[in-house]
Amino acid sequence: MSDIDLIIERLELRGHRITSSRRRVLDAVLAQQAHFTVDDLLHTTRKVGRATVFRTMKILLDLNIVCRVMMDDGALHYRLSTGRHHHHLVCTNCGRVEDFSNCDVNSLVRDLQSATQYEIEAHWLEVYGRCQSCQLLASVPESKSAATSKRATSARGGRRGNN
Amino acid sequence: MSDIDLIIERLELRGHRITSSRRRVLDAVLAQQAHFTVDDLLHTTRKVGRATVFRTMKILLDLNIVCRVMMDDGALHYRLSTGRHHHHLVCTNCGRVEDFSNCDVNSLVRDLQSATQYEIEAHWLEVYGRCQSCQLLASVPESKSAATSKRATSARGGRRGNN
DNA sequence: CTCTAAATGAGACGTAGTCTCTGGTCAAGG
DNA sequence: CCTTGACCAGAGACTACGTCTCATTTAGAG
Ligand SMILES: [Mn+2]
Ligand SMILES: [Mn+2]
Ligand SMILES: [Zn+2]
Ligand SMILES: [Zn+2]
Repeated sequence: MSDIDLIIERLELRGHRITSSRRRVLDAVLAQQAHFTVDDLLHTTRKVGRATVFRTMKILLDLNIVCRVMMDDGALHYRLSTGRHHHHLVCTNCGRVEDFSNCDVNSLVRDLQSATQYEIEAHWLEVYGRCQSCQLLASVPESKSAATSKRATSARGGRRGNN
Repeated sequence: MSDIDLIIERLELRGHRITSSRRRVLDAVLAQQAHFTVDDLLHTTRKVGRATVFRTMKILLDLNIVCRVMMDDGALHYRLSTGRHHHHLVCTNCGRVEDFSNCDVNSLVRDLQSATQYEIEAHWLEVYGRCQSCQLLASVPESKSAATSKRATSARGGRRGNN
């Protein structure tokens, strides 16, 4: 049973209908090898409405089939998910993304919980740095290579790392 | 020397001019007791252009005078910052925000660094939960109280806690 | 096959933020 | 005093990302 069939099964279980549009979006998602935006999907899936792609992505997000990565310029990209809880290590130069699961906030959560009396439900952690190949290319600004380095466009937000 | 004078001094040091618009934005920012949006500022500072408010906020962000909080609905709000590295604990019910600094990712960073060979530069961590008063009000959906619980508007994004 | 609830897609709308352009303020220098 | 030039303000167009509305289509249960 292929990936797509498994996902379709899960969609059906949730009572979602398997429409041709959804199938096309799903195909496009599974064809992505790195992270992507809804716009990327729209370019590859002709004939699917924008709203439908957004709606489908929301479902896939609920099912943990995709996750979202906050790029260092503030843009939110989608990415196929392992389904398990994890976080992202994002290269601020080329946009390459590494997952990691050895998330050790549990002790932090315990401390916070007793210090603030909050009932902690979730957390969001993204780490930023330079991947090995981008370090080697030192200051040479690798114009447009590696991973999914589309979007030279200036972009909004920006500035990761909080204070 | 008041807060505002200290900030103005820092702006001047960076070569920014102290204009009446900037002063008005600054006043509005300092008058906020919780987190706020640019739109909130626009409502309180009459006669300052939208672009100018955004431009001023960007400067304040660079100077670590304000920071941004990712609300659990995905909205980015501004908040007066301590200036030091810290993170946010956000109540998913009323929007109250607590800062915390006992951020113990350093060991995680070390592990990641050696495991992935990334040169880690920054991280972003937000924690979500229910504050004490919202726990007491159990399932009673406190319609519109506490902290800065404006914005009943549906909102984008949503879904904190990653996977 | 029939029927209906669910889904689609076009496009309007909302919000956050940037950009462009024109005009203003102000300080330095002649 | 006048010019110059850097910085800045504000209006409004524009972009990105996402939601909503509504008329139409379709999946899939019976
Ligand atoms: Mn974690
Ligand atoms: Mn930290
Ligand atoms: Zn890289
Ligand atoms: Zn609360």
